Amino acid sequence: MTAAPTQIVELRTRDAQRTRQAILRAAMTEFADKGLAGARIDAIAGRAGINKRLIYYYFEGKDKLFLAVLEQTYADIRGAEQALHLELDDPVEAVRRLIAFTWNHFVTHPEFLTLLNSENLHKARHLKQSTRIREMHSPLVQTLGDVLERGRRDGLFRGGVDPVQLYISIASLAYFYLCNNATLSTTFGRDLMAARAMAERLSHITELVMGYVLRE
Amino acid sequence: MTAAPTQIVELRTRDAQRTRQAILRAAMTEFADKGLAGARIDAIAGRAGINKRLIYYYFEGKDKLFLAVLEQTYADIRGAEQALHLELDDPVEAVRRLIAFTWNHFVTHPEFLTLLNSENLHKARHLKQSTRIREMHSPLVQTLGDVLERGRRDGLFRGGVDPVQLYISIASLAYFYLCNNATLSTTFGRDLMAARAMAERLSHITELVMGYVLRE
Amino acid sequence: MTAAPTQIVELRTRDAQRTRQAILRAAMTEFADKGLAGARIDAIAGRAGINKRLIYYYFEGKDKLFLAVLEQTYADIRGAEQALHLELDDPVEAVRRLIAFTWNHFVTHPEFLTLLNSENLHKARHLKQSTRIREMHSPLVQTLGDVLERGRRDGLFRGGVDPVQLYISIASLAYFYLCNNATLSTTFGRDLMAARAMAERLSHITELVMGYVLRE
Amino acid sequence: MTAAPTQIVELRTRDAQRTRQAILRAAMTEFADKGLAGARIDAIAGRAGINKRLIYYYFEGKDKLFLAVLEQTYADIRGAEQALHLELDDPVEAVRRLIAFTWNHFVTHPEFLTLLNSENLHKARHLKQSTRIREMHSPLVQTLGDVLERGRRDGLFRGGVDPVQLYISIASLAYFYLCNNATLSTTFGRDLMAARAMAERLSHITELVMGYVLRE
DNA sequence: CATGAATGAGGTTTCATTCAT
DNA sequence: GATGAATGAAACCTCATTCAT
Repeated sequence: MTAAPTQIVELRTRDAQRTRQAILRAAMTEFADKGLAGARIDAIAGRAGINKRLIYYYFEGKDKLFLAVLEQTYADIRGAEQALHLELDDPVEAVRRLIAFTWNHFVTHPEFLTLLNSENLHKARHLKQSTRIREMHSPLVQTLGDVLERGRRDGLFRGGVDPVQLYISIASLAYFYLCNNATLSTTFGRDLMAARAMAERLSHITELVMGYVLRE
Repeated sequence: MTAAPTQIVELRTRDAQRTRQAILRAAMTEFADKGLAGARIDAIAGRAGINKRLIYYYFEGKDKLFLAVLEQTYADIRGAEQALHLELDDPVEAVRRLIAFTWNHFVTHPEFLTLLNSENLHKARHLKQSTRIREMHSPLVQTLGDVLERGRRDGLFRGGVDPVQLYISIASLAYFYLCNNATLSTTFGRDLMAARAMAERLSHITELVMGYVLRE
Repeated sequence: MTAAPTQIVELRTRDAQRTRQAILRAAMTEFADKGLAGARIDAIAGRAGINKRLIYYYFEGKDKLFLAVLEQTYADIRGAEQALHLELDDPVEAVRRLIAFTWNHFVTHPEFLTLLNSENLHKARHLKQSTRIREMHSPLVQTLGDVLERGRRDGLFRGGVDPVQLYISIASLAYFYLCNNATLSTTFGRDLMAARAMAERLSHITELVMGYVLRE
Repeated sequence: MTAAPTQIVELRTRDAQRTRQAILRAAMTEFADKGLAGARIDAIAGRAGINKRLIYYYFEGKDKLFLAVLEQTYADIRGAEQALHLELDDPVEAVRRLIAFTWNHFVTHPEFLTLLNSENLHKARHLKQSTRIREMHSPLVQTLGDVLERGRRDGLFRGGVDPVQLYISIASLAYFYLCNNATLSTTFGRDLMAARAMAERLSHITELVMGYVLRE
């Protein structure tokens, strides 16, 4: 008899979590699709299959919801990066894997790209209010720094490479191509999303970065 | 005596042109600042110092205006690129100058970056309706292709470099850093817009690209 | 105790229905008064005593609202016609009652006339999208056809009278007089809405139509 | 030498008349097509192939222009009616010709119908300001009255027929069918504008009216 | 006689958000 | 935990009309 209320609470909690997740997922799609200003609360509610009012119940409003989406998205990529355990690889392999991972993650998570654009359009207004974001990034810089240092000590890598600078370059080369694909394909009159073009891009990026990192 | 009517025509024309330009400039700023969905027609009229109705008189509506801004912006960068006359330089110098130009243009025309983002958010919907855009880009590809070929013939450059791929990479490395500066600065906890950081970025990009292009 | 939730549901429903009805009534007046293009959403909201936004909540926009009004108006007249139960009358009486009913309905529902005009100005654009309209009209044609046939079999009516043709004539004779009353009164310099003129018109119409329908 | 200025003035005057007529024709079409509220000054200028400002030069504004169109349209039909010279026909033929003429005029001048609707929607507001309108109608009433009286004296027509009442009925039977054709065709599911249907309608109207007018 | 440029008022519609249950 | 009804502010756009030449 005493189990019942507990179970109800659990169910409620579970439902609550499910609803929260549904909203979050729907919001991610909508924000990625339309940008912050273009996204519609109604559309998010529709996509999530819930009543609009619930969005205000779980998140406080559009901006807070946007931040929640951003944090989630960042957590996903940083988490996946840590799961690579680059610190266990030999340096050359580690950098190659980071490049491939970044490219693949961007390819499979296109929403990340446009969410970043939106947030930058707003000058990181939301992100600046986040306490969790900064600490998510130090492991990445730390790990990549260690890899570069190990490579240098092994006589494989050039010295003086800033891990942040390098990471930004790796991201850049994937990001711009994927995110601006529509205008690039239009202006250059090529289908840059074709499987072949994609494969070429990844090897181009890899050559470019490895050519820089590797000594001579 | 015969000059009078001519002048009248000129004045008229000049006023109309001036108004058009004022609108275009104001729109560029507003669109770059807020994105397409976030931009406000009222704000554009305010910035341009004209009556809102005139925007509809000269351009047909928000979307057409956005396209006009995009075309103008593309025309600016492609025009400036042609003015570099890379075809007259020796190949190494030509690539270096293209890198520096691209970086500087992006630095001094930050609106270009966000306008591109907006257009990509809309899957190049506007650009696809433009007839002028495609032909703006062939000279760039042509010239860069020639430079790479000359470099290869001189035994300086590696062969098989696709000019489109390379141009995209040059743009990528500048674009991502500048355009996503707000989130990058926040997540990595560094001021990436500081003069010193900027200079370092440019030399990093140059090294990366030249290291790839140059043989050995 | 179980009644409570039911009542809540009823109240909710009733409120929504009441609001819908209020909008519909207000829209009918406004559209009839000003035509589709001349009608103002603000005015409708004002007349209905509700927030303008609700019009878009319940109906999707001006055109959909106009269609809803049209359907309602048609439903009213066709419903009232069926309530006459002409099929129970003897044929002569049935036609007389249809004439009188039509005249009276038009007199007491002047909005019907102008709504029809508006819809015809738009070439029945709205009505064509309605699924309910067509089926509303078959009973009328059916019933009138039966009346005419019964009259013919009884040797009272002439044969070969098309019920649609006849109904159109009955409506015509009432419609034009009432609906174009303003210009007719002005051009002919008579007050056609005076009680006496109205009575004369009805008997004129009746004579005209009965003279045609009755044999000899 | 003295002829020149005169000629110029004449040309100007002729051009002015031509421009006026062009505006009037364009306005007639536009008003008939869209109604008063739906008509656009821009569209009228476009149709007339003239600068919008000229409309204000020749007519004072939208309402005055509408009145001018109305007067022109009425003048056309009343003029054509007088050209029939019904007073010269034998009474039966005269009524038949009036019916046919009315039907044909409405068929060939559908703009007249919708213009009347518009004016009635506005409760003859414009027409009431016209001085010419009333006097245009007396000849019609006079002539029809004479025809009916002659027919009565000849023992052909029933007595006590009000010419205004009869004229209204003739107009009604044609007007409603033609003007509300779109909704009637839709609701009754028939193409009432088909050649055959049109011919049937005219004979139906003729039978109806003649059956009423002729004695026994 | 004719015109391109300009305007202010007001129109329809949209949207994030809150109320009341 | 969930919902349908309601709202005010503001968005885009339209329109008849006037200005300046």
